[in-house]
Amino acid sequence: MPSREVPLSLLHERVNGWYAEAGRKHLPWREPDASPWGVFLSEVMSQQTPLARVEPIWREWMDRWPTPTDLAAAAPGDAVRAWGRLGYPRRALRLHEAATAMVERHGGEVPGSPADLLALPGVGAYTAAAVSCFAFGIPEVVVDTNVRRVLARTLEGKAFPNLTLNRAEAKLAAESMPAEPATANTWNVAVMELGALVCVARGPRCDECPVADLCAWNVAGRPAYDGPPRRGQSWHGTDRQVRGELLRRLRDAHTALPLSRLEDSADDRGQVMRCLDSLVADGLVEPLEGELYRLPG
DNA sequence: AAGACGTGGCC
DNA sequence: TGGCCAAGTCT
Repeated sequence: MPSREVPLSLLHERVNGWYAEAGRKHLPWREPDASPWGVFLSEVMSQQTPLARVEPIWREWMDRWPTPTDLAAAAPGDAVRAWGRLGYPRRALRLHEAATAMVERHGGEVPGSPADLLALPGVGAYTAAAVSCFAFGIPEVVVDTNVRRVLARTLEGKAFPNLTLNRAEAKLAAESMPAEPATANTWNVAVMELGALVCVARGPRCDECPVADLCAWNVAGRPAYDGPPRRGQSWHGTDRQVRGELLRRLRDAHTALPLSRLEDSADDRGQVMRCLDSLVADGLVEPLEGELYRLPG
């Protein structure tokens, strides 16, 4: 059990101390006056998305829909259009659905309990824990890709974590948490930040790392990853690419588009129709009479 | 539980 | 240049 070799209290102290000094302080959802809704929005927008791209869209959404009630009152298509090029646009739809659920079930407020959060569309284990912790000060175990990588390196001496988060890894993350709630809350954001700025996937800056001397991976000479091949994400020619192109056209059009303006979104017309159908099935596109298509009204 | 799901920057 | 990766979720 490598974790036993690393003094956790020292790890906590170093990482939290580093965060206080080097953590990004300008992020708007980290301001003391940030609302739970602002935190919630930031967490969903940040799923699989670099923060630099999130911030401008987050500001637009907060100006336009400052509360769940405001978003719930909008058309879903407005949310999809305002999502712009953030990627994974189903998140915009789910945000709209989540806002509606908050109005119906939680008096228009973001719920604070992990169970209530988990029941919302688009909210999984990570987001539920993150919102509980960052917006409500509940010291849940927050495990994202950054946390997984930092723990794999510091505690397990591995370059990267497993392909999927298993029970042993979840247990390790839970056991690595500080016992004191306030320290645990800082730890959650601090480890993520360390993974995002220093302990990055490629080209980690171990010379800047506050726990380089404690890190099992660094101490072992940073051995190369030797696990099963990590699956890549294909893109060129995939349905994802075609769906993205279709949605881009519909976003930019600001009006319903005839099929003739969509069917050349890819060389293979069959693929275009398949993708259009899937977008309709997902609720991201609404078909109208006469082969017209638009974002959902 | 493996694979789908957007988009763009980086080395 | 192109594969890798990014504060995951859903099926």
